[in-house]
Amino acid sequence: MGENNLSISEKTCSLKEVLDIIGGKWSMPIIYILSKGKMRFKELERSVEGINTRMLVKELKNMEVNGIITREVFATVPPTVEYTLTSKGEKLLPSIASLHQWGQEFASGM
Amino acid sequence: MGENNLSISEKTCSLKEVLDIIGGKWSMPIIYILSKGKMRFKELERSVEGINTRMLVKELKNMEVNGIITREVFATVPPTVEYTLTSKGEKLLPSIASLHQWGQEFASGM
DNA sequence: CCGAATCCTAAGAGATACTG
DNA sequence: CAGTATCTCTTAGGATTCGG
Repeated sequence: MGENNLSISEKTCSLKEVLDIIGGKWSMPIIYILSKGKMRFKELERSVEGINTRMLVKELKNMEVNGIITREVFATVPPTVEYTLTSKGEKLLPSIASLHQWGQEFASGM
Repeated sequence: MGENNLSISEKTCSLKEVLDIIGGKWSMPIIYILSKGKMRFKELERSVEGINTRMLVKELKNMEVNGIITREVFATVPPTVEYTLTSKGEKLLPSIASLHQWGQEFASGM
């Protein structure tokens, strides 16, 4: 308890519930970066600026549970784990890109 | 100190910075509701399900500082204060609606 | 390399009473 | 009505260590 990630699997999913899933500090940045394609854990850790191991693990797990990403393990030495956006996850990209875009306009005075 | 809201006014605005502004628990829900038009404080408090006075005040202040909403005071008795989305705020609506939409698909099995 | 396990605290969030 | 002012309390998030 205390550190559990919640998965919402049924019923309607309001905006608030969507935000419960991907409204955290790191979900959207991660999704955004994963839009460029499959990535390994360490790559992600380097790409998502400012994140630390714990947070990355947590968010990835959360997103996997919620069907936003896929986790593939390869029995190599050293181990390889790749994360990919599911089609459900990809469907979030327009929203996120749009938010990012808004940030750009925002910056340029407006 | 400790309860200050930050305003990002210049330079580029990354996704992460956008989320610093509207990534909180209540911002997007409030914006979403304000999309229906001008609203008074009490109306908002009733409309944004689950929010309380303190949070609403905080978020509204934040959004005003960041140019997302406008606050208009009328010297009536009892006092009237109306909140409206600015055009900058309105530009967030597609993203938010899109997230909401995603939640709907998400709910229906996908 | 991947990630689990700890430990810790700053901030977010909630409830409620009160004032102009 | 539209907020302040307090007082708690939870938890998201951060730093770091350790193990397969």
